[in-house]
Amino acid sequence: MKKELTTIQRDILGFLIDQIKGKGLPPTLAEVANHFGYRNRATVQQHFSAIEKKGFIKKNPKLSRGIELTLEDKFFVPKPILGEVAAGNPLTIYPDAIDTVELPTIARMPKDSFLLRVKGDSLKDAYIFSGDIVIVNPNLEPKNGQIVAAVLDDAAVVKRFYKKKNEIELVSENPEYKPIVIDKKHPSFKLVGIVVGVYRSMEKKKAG
Amino acid sequence: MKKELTTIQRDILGFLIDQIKGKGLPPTLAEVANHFGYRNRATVQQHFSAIEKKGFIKKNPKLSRGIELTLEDKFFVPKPILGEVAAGNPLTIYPDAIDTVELPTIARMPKDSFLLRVKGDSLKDAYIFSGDIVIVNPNLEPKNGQIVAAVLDDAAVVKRFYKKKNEIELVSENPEYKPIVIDKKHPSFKLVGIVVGVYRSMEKKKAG
DNA sequence: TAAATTACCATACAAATGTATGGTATTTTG
DNA sequence: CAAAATACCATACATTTGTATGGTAATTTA
Repeated sequence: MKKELTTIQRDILGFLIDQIKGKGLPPTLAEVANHFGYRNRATVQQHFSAIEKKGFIKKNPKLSRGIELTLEDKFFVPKPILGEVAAGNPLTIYPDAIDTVELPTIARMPKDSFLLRVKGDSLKDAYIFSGDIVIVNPNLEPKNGQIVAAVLDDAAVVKRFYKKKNEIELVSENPEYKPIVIDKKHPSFKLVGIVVGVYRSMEKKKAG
Repeated sequence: MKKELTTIQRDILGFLIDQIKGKGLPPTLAEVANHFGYRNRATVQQHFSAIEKKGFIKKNPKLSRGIELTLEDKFFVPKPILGEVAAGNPLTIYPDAIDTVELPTIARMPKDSFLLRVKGDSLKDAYIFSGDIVIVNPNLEPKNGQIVAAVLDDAAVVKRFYKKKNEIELVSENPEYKPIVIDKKHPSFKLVGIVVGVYRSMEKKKAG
């Protein structure tokens, strides 16, 4: 039922999507006109009308920036979960996101920070369970006893942090897993950040 | 050095977040004013200025709907905690907020939902522990087996919900606590809402 | 070939929007 | 206590914004 867009209409729709995804705000007619070098807004207005007629967008009359996408993936900028972590058996961090949480567009996090989904029960004595999302803040210095996320040999772990003389000890809550001791000069060890919070949605979505 | 928001400022920030989450669009001054019953936009304008001064938002001058959340940096939104709940020994709900928690923006807080701090271990088999914050959505109909918050004789409980013929059963996860059975006509029973999420801050703050 | 669509232009206008300024009353803070 | 902050009000104003209308030219479609 959807008619095809012309080249220009597709370009404009593309700009629309970029703006919504990037800025989180749909552009005004003037902003679009300015971007494409149009001398007036009416041109954009007519393009939007044409695009709407073809079913790709919806105009909310009289509403500033009231252009909605009729496409599927619009309003949520899905936030990538970078990997899954466990304390006992470190899991590989995947180069790309393995999943996403439904993160509203506003919840843009610092570029370095990220979310990890916990797998396994090795943190259960810290009341963190399989399926929980841990929030990692990379901008904090860890103190002894805090739960940190770290990358060790291309794998991620979440454990309690203890700084000693010449080594760092990462301890699981669960006594079944033995502490990991890292020499401070260990090349492939990198402290990622501190786990500042745990979030768990009760919405039905299998915990992995 | 973080300055705290006033109650009204927090409400306005909350509305802002709700709008962005829900509509995908920040509101205009007029829309905020209308929502809160203000007769003019200047009031909202001044509130936004105050909130900006405290670092929670950024105003993009002259830009319509140009209010950005600075929560990338803050990461957390202060939310009032309305009371404390336990499954075993119900605690009183306080008329006003007893505390606030800095809730991560990933934690989806539906409109009108509120927070309760859990006390006691009666929910530990549902992986909810003393000190955890539960997010309660009052706008959903409970289904059997879901964890709900309810008020019974001026006290609040958080338990699993089971609807039966002429009665409602509220069951603790912890078998030490016996189920509460309420006749449907029980006058002082009121279902408050469904627990849609759990959040726990790892920041040093005693868990109760 | 005639008609429709596309792709711009220009101008006009009411309403919406952000902003500025000044005022009053209450509450909080030093 | 005095000063500052808070929480509104009202009015005014320049822009911005969406919309409407009419026009020109090229291209596509029937």
